Amino acid sequence: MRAETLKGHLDGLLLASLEDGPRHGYSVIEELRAVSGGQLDLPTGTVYPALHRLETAGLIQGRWSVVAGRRRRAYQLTAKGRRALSKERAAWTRFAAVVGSVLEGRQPCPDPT
Amino acid sequence: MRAETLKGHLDGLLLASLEDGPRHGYSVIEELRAVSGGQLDLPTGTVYPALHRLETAGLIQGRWSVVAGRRRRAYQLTAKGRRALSKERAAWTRFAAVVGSVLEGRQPCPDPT
DNA sequence: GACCATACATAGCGTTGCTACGTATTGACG
DNA sequence: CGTCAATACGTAGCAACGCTATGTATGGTC
Repeated sequence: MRAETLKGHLDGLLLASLEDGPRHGYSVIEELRAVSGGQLDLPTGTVYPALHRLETAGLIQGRWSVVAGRRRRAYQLTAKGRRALSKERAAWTRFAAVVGSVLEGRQPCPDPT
Repeated sequence: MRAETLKGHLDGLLLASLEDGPRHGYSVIEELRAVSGGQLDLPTGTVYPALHRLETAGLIQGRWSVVAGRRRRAYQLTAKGRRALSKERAAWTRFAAVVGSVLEGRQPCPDPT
């Protein structure tokens, strides 16, 4: 997966990975790698600053803990974060349809709405 | 369409709009607006520099002409540009599948490969 | 003791697209 | 004839974003 491809869509991925419950940064990376079949292997230098950004923006909330002698910061979606995720999803659907229609000459997946 | 959403995918769109024959910048903008149903309305400050970039990279080649008293620069895909477009398409398919699977919990469009 | 996996963090950089502006011609409208 | 919209090109400067490289520290394994 080329680097810059992700631009503008990272936040959505991070929020989505937190949807089913709190996770810490390292775990988010592993989760995304797993669900993408290894195609998405985000560097820590991408994820940690992004999580800080999302927290500052009030979309997630972090809490320190210590597990097996290692400190962790587990993040949880806020109500605002959930709304943002839902917007990201909608934006992605539109975006994918538009780019798909240009690149592939068709609607990638007909939008049921 | 939010601004930054496009990052990293603009080149593919521009190359695709030149696939069916030469076009000048203004015409590329109109074409993309048309095929996207008005959702994609690229500012000239985005398109012209991008076309220059693509030309410098050898993916397209421009030629000046004058039509109805107005100067135009019509761009045409080079062989290298065609190869790049095909790579962009493949990259898009992979990318859309990955993001789709994370955001929507499924493969948006199963990849036939 | 060395090394890898786990877990966090930041500085600095390059790319990218946008905003805002500027130039020039043609044609329509009053 | 003056004004304005559409056509058509261009650039400077900016802000956002994600990556690379690097650093710290612990626990488990060999």
